[in-house]
Amino acid sequence: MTKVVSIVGRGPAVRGVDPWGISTGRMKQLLSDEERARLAAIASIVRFKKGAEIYHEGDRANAVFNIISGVAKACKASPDNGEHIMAFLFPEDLFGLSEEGKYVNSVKVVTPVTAYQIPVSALRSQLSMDAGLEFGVICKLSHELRQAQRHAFLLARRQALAKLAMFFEMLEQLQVARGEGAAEIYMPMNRSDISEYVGMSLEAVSRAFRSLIKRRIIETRNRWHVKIIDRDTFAKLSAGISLPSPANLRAQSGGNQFPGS
Amino acid sequence: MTKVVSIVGRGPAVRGVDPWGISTGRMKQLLSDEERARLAAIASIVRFKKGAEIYHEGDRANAVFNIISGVAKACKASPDNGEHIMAFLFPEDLFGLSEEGKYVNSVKVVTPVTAYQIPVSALRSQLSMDAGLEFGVICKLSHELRQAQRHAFLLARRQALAKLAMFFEMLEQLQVARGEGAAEIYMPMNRSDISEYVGMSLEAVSRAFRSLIKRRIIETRNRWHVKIIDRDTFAKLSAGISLPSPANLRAQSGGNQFPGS
DNA sequence: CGTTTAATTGAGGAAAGTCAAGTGAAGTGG
DNA sequence: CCACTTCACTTGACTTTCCTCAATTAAACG
Repeated sequence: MTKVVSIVGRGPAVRGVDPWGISTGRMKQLLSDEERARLAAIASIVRFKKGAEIYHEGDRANAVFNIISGVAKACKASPDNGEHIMAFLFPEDLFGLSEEGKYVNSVKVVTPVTAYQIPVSALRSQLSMDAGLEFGVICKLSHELRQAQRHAFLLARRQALAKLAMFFEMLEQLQVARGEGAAEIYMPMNRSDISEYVGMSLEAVSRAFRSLIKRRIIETRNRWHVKIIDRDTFAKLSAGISLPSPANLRAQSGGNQFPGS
Repeated sequence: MTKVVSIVGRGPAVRGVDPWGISTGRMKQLLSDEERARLAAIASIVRFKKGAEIYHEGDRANAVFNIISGVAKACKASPDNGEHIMAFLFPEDLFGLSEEGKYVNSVKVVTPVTAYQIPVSALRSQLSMDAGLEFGVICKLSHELRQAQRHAFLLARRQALAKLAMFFEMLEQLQVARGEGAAEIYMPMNRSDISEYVGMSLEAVSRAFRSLIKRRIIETRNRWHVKIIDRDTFAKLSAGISLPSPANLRAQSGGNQFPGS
């Protein structure tokens, strides 16, 4: 696969969909080769190792970043539950938006990250000269807005299983959109990160995982890889239909639901 | 006050902040008079009465809207809890983004709405010709993205009182940003709408309201107007510090907390 | 191979959800 | 203008779910 190489070679890449287009469902590269080259000229490549903090909430926002490889998380300190994760950031994602010149959240590394760092001043002048670039940013922002709304929708769910199912669904969609195939869902983040993203306790996440496994809805190859093996039930779950209580679980594969009868 | 009149007269208005600017905290008009006039030329004015549905999730997205007056809500059907409200839409807000040519949510009227209706095709050609307009859209989208993230943050809260406090805070900030003053918070939506926005049951919202009133943190002039009378405690709440249990409530104003001693 | 970190499991309690009834306010028609 | 209907909100009793705390097991790392 030469995918990553080609991304690195050509300059910043931003994937998304035209919010007004009638198009394909598949996300596509929003910047032309020329635009990417121009951005590359004003960008530098930076590397962050696992656990590093790329920037902190409230820092002066001097640059925006475009991930080449690796995964990061955008988070905000929460008095309630330690830390709230607003989004996971994958290759070709953009981050570093600010409010009044200050970053609105912290970004921390989940998996070693390589990224383009683009100074805002240079980006701004580039933007004002290139309508296509501006349009690319519009598409990307719409996409992130919808993503944030989906996240809010997830958080409004009351059932742990439904939350987790929807979380998998989101990861899977992003993965497919990145063109990485959907046979298995890759989860670079740990249970704690997941719990902070879905708004439950770490223990509740663990129990929900186990419950899904016991019900044979998902399978885990290892900590970082899940596979959905019962699409139907999974779909019901993420659509909000609550499953029968765990009491019936032993009678699982077609067995008598009333063992006493 | 000639505010509303001036908005109506000049064409579509979009308020927000430059996501990279160092600016003032106050939102400002993002479009020039000229841009507004050009948009007005391609827009028509539409009116919707209370309870109407402006468009439905999944409809072909032929137009975007810009509210002149009134309040609407963007919502999505949720199997879990009837309906999920993603955002309340106020004057100068923009709505009608789509995915693959279809609206991603429904928009319903809360308070009679007057709005500009702008055909997407015309908007697109306008956008490609006007970098300033594109930049305005970028600013607005960033603003909405942050708003959606705040909403997600709210939904991740576990305590009903904290959720409600944060809800008031968001309403208040928007109100101030619109230049309407903050003496009292105006809530055009009913308790049910609030419950669907903050992700709790209607009853829980009602109880939280009562609790805040009993604790003398807020006062309600009527159904639609709240006033925060204990800013300190309110701030603690929305910062996530949980309040003493209601048992101590009678001993409220400096009384002995241990009546038995 | 031991140490550290991450994940799981259990028991008990608190918070919010649900169901059902009651109160109050707004709007309608006589 | 007032009785009446309706809708919105409130309150209570009970149940469910998840959170908290604490202990245990499993996996990564040097």
